[in-house]
Amino acid sequence: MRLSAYFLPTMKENPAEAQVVSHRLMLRAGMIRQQSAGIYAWLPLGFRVLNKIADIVRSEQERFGAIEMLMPTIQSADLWRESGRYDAYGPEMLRIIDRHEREMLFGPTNEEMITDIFRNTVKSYKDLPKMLYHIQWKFRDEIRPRFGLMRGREFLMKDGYSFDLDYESARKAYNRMMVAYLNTFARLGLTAVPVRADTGPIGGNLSHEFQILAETGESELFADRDLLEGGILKRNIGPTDDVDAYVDEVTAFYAAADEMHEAANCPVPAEKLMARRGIEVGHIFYFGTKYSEAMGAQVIGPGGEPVTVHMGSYGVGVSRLVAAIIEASHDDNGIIWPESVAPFKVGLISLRAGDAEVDAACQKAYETLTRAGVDVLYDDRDERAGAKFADMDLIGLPWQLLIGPKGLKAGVVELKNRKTGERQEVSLESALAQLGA
RNA sequence: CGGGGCGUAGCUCAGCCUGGUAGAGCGCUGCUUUCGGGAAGCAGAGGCCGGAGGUUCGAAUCCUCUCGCCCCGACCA
Repeated sequence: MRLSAYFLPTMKENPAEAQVVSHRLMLRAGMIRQQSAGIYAWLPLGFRVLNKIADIVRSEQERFGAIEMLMPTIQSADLWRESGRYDAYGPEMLRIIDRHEREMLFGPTNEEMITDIFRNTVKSYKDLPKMLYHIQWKFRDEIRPRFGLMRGREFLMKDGYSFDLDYESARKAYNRMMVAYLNTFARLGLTAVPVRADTGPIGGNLSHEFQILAETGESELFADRDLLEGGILKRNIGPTDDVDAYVDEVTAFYAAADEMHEAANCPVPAEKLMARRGIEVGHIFYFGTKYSEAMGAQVIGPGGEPVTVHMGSYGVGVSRLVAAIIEASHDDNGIIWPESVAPFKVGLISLRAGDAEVDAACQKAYETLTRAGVDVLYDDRDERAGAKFADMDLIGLPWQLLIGPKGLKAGVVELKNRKTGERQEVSLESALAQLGA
């Protein structure tokens, strides 16, 4: 992409309304624009990152047997009356009356709808287990939206739902999702800690939150130091590995959200216990028959008897992850994207747009990289070098390829790593080879 | 919802206390000189001072109401 033809409205100064670093940087880097409290438009650069994260989430879901679908954002109140949550959910649910005076709502989650689809469709135990998910916009009318995308009202979420014949099978589904989540966060360059959590309005008695450690996190967590520092969370377990044994190993360590933590009963001695702040980026639940019972989701079992299915639900805050990654990875100059989610891999900077030799070298680099399938943002604007450096650091692409007249005279270009700041002066060919072209 | 703060140019803000026809820096447009870490000069464009009412000869400025945004708290897959 040529920057001169792109849509990247960067800002030099911090917008007054943005207090937290991820919010500031996303606005300044031209990724988002706020439309209302807690409601954001995604500009092209931000949208690319959002999609990259969604793709990684998707691929780990598929790898562990979840099947993608898409449910609507607007739901009928009647469904929610069946589960009893229409009244229980409270003002956080955005309620809508349509022209026929029907009560509708903008879905904050989809347990009821997926249960309705399941009960109308699946009749036999032979069709179990099933794990269905979608990536879709949710709306929760938070009392106080804040911190930009960290607590928005409209947000993109991956929510998945498992259906099993009994507890043992449901527990395996829960474990698979725990592993899929740990893999997902690792691929995003994050360390997420699974902590025992309260189940809240979802219900059930087994639940883990996945917390990214960050000073600016909204929640507090307590965990055994060995869990965080032992490397166990980054093992990249596959679907054919012994998932259950691994989950047992991970969950044997003490790790609890603050509402689940009781200092007096904590089994970990104080010197091994870490109290940290975290950003909740995922939450998984096993809630048994809470919804299937209320909504009559049954299949015929092997003995010909009706069996109420066991369910779980599994959420990842996809849009929140964009902010969480920035909170975890930035410096004074801007964002530092992990390569897996960077909107472009390479920022190609022409240090002297209009200079024939520089233009030709840049054009060659741009074409070679593009043809090799490397995402490159070519800053071909007629701007001064300093302005280009500042913008490129701000938007945080992993690699910067600088081509200017001085270097070309000496036969070199400069390749800079955004994260380490390391620069090498090499031939254009060598730089392109390093970038995968 | 309780407490606090803020709405003036695209962005950051001054002006408000003490009413008198709207300002700066950056950004934007054109030209010139420049050009390797946010250049300089000249010339421009751009604002119903969040909205409504009121007081006044006169309101960005004072008063009332209202809307929006941010922060703390309560809340929170």
